[in-house]
Amino acid sequence: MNEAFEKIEIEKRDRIINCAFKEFSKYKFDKASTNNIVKEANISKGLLFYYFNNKEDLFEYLSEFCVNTILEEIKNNIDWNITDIFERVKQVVFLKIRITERYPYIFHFGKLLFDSESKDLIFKNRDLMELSSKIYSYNIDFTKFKEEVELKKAINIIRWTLEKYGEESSNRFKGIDKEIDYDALLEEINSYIEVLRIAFYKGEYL
Amino acid sequence: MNEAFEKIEIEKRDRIINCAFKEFSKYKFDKASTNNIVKEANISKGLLFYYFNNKEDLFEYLSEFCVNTILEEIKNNIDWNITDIFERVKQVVFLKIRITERYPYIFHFGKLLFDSESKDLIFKNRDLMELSSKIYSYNIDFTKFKEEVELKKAINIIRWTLEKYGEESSNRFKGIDKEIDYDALLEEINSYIEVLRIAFYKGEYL
DNA sequence: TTTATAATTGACTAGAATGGTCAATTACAT
DNA sequence: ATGTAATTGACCATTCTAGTCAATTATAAA
Repeated sequence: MNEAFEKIEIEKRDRIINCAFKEFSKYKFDKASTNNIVKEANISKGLLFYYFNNKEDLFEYLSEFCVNTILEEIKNNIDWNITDIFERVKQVVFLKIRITERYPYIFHFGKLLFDSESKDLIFKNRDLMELSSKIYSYNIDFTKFKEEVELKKAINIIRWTLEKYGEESSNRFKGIDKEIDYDALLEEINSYIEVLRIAFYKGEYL
Repeated sequence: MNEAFEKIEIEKRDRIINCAFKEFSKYKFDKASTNNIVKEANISKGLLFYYFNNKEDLFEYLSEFCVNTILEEIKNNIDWNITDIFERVKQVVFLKIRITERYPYIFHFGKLLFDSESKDLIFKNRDLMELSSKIYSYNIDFTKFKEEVELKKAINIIRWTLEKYGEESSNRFKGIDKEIDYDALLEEINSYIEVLRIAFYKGEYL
């Protein structure tokens, strides 16, 4: 089915994937238009259905591609020896940005998968959910946290802050085709992380 | 145009508004279906277009209704004398929940307006943006904050935490028709606020 | 009861968009 | 020169679209 798709030039492949990611995350499965995808990706209608049997297969492919790409990029590049949660989180942010540079809509699509009510999609996300919880727990030194704060809640706040920062930046750059200055973004994220460090760590760890 | 709509029974009016809010926030303007709206709202196709000239007018009406409803509920019920930011925020959360009980999709629709690229919609939101910034600044006693934390960032983190908590709960209840226990929700939000208070306030204000 | 007005219906358009097909063409190796 | 794989886009049946309108029902007034 997608043997043909797997061996085309990487640039073209990514272009198609990105257009499909965009269309699906904008309009969900039903209202997403294959016509739109091929137009945006600059390929013919026939070619898309030469690569994928039908719309559903395309979506299926994207789902796996999305999950696997994120999973592998993070699993292969994260340093699990680091025990400081903020350093851990910085790494993840860095890796996410790297993924986003190549696949700008991958996390939007991931959110779509995640928010979906369909049972089998949720199942697909189990690996991703496991990774997500591992990021915020595996080998982390929680003794650095103030004892008065509820750990779980503090961690949620950390996670939410990063997610919301990501969403708001992504919105800020929507429509504007000026190249995004990821270094500046990363720097600002770091300063947010510093605020969170002061907020949640005991004095001796600042 | 909407004189007819304004004077129908309130229950029916709210039903139509809510179905339209839902459809538009799910599929955006173009892909939202008036057929779907009338089916969900249990009214005839003709009636919807008797109330509103066309789809665009309906959307227009909803935009204003959305902004005005939120604006008024908050403006009329907030106590601007309270100077503690967390007490301020608690009030807002309470009011938002009250609005949500009546119009479950109003904030989803609001987000749609907010994220829109269309210039005139952004303009409509100016009042809402002004209110939003007033909530987190007017008459607030910022001296309670630790001096080491950057105020603006701390405030964003507070805002984001509440927004994300709202979104995640809203997702959690999606599909489930069991009645939502808003009191339990409010209590949990309070506990998050306590975490934030510890995080950002000087010791003497805890 | 009659009459006038307003509210409501749903079958009905004309046109657009949909996912998907396929014979024909091009590109590319051998 | 030949065979295979990649690519096109016109085409199709079907579904869906926003919007209309003559007919019906409900409401209120006289």
